[in-house]
Amino acid sequence: MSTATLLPLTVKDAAACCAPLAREPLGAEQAEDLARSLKAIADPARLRLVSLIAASEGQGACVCDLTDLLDLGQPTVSHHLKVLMDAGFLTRSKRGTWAYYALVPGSLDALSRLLVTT
Amino acid sequence: MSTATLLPLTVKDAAACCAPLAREPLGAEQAEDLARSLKAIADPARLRLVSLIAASEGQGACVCDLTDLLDLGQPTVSHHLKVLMDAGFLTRSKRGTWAYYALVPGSLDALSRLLVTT
DNA sequence: AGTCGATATTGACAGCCGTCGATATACCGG
DNA sequence: CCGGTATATCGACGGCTGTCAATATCGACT
Repeated sequence: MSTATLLPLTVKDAAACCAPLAREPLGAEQAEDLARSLKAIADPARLRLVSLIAASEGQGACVCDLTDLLDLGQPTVSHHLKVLMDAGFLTRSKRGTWAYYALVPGSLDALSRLLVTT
Repeated sequence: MSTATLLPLTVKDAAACCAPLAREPLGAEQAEDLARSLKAIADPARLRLVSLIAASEGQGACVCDLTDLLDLGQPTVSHHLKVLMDAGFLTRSKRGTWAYYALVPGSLDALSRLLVTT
């Protein structure tokens, strides 16, 4: 049953575990893994962050930009970015004082494939 | 900006509102709508319910079956089913004493399309 | 060294959410 | 009409979560 790891549990793990949601009933553990991934993006602020970062591909987006685009304090934005990283949707690369976040390629698509019914 | 309704706010509404997440940054309201839909399925019990119901297409699934498949009390299952209905993923049809739930066709796919980056 | 600017971490707090037990509602068979 | 069965609703409780203010960390520049 998938990786059974204690630590990372990224989107890829959850996506690798099972067939498209509607294909066959998923077990308890698979459901928890998938739910964890979905919970990570099921938040307005985090959806906007992912969206903004995806749209600014090439350079990645630095936290300073994101902070004033959303209407949230800097610690809160930092927190959301961490959640998205831990879930395997984003990567961070520090360049000087700034931190640039980028989408993990295929992470969203992996999730998307699990939901499709066709 | 989509429908701007107060009441139903189904998956279709959220899906109709905007381009695929990664296409262009989404606004605050769109993010809230989409997050509401995602939150509805971002739960282990509800994922299993959707999965079970999807797999039992043809007749739909009655609550009694679902209740002992999941390891949850009947009121809890009923609650989750209501959440999924309000979000527009399921429909209920009472036949006699029993209630049969079925997937709203295309509801999962609508969500899936919003996540895809290709 | 010392300051400043950018980001991360911590601690606290309010509000939401999943779960349950108890109860209500509705339907069927005698 | 009455008991039984299936489902929904209600109220309560514990735990999780999003947010912020305060603080820590780290890098750059002088």
